[in-house]
Amino acid sequence: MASPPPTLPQAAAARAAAPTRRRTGRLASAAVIMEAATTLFLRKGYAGTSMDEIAALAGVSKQTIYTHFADKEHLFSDLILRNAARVDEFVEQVGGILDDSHGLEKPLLELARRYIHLVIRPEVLQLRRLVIGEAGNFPDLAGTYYQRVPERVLSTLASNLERLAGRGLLRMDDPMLAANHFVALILWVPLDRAMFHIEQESLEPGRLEQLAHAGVRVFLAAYGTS
Amino acid sequence: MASPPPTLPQAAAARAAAPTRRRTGRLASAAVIMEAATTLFLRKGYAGTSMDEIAALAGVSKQTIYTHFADKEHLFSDLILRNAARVDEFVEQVGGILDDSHGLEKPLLELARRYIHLVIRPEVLQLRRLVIGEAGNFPDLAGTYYQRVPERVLSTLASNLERLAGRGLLRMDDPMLAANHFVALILWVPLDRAMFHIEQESLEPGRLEQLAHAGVRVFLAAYGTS
DNA sequence: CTACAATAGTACTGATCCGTCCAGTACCAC
DNA sequence: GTGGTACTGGACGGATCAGTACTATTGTAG
Repeated sequence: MASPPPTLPQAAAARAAAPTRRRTGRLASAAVIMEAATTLFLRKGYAGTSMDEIAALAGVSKQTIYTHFADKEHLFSDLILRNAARVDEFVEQVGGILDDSHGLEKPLLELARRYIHLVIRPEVLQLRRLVIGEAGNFPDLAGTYYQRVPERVLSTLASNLERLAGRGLLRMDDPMLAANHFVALILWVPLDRAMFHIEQESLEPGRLEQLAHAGVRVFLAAYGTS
Repeated sequence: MASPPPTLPQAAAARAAAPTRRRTGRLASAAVIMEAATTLFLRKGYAGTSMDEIAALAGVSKQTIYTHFADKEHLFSDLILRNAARVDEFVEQVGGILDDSHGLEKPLLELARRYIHLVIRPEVLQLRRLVIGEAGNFPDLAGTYYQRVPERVLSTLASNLERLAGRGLLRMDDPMLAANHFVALILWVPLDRAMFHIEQESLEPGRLEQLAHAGVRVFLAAYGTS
């Protein structure tokens, strides 16, 4: 009786280290629920996921879910915005990548690489599909998501491009438009395909590297000064 | 008793001209059902639309739906592919638009205009959201949709760009990549925003015209020869 | 005219699911 | 201890929904 038998549902292993079945802190179960809900919502969609499934995967009573989240909609919204916040790390790196004095093409290429590899991660793609698909039922959530993720990257990129233009390395009239063009050239091919194909097939690193190079080349042909 | 009272459900007006309540041909009701189902699926999503609602909007008994379509999934698939076929008209125009001898920039700009205005139509956007959102539940359907709509436009565009390159008007190594870059530059801004914002706000024609111009300018800077 | 196929209308089955309720249990602070 | 809090486990109400059954009706082909 010292420890429960190892027949726990999968995600419950996160709390298996606890001496007993009880979570240590008040917020621990909320995190476990979030994790299980994220897994299921991303895999099966909003309507395709039941609260009972979430409770089972989290190894938690359904009542516990409702002590942490008002209802299914709030759980979903919190979950989306929480996962959207992961873009912060990337946004904070943009300035540094474009700031070092290794010329212009190399930093842009490095930025392109990182952005591509960030966006084509399966969880990110599924999150994007989910928000787009539920945009009709959660319009405010979709709008907030767009504002916090893609638009935030675009704004950061625009200000950095404008800074480079101030140094004479680039020339542009509309930095936000230039940022959109850069992102479009980099992400269109992998992202547009991935939105419709769950199992991404042709995403070998060589192809992605080629796409990054080609996108930067086109961008510099239009916005470069050399 | 000569005609039914004007309290018919909305879409039933399509058959109100018939002398009696019965459809004239066998396939007439299938078309009415399709129309109603399209309206509802696009507005409320797959899970959010019930067969009873479709029957009510179509002014048809639910049993009639099941005489024309095996089940909800088949109705949905047929509906998506049927609406996807509307891209045919545009694909057939591409060659003509890029073929007349009015230079290079003007035809490309005209193509950009038409493509933008085709894609930002609310029904097209909603169809795209719907297919993306249901890609997890209907992977084959999503794959077929991508193949028949965006990829078909890209292939057509690629072959035309290659033809222009053969005349020395453009230069490119990879026509398909060039086509992707063109589409990316043209569609990214309006499409990426629209995927997350149901009510499109800032889509005044002036802005779209500006986007078309800017996209063509960047494309020609990279792929033009003059 | 008759047989047939399509349809209307309605009720029904079986299943799912959200959210709630409740009794009992384990931990923690004091 | 004692009270408070979080949690379990199960049951359940209320609602929705896909798909079927069945009868009655109507147009149409032969």
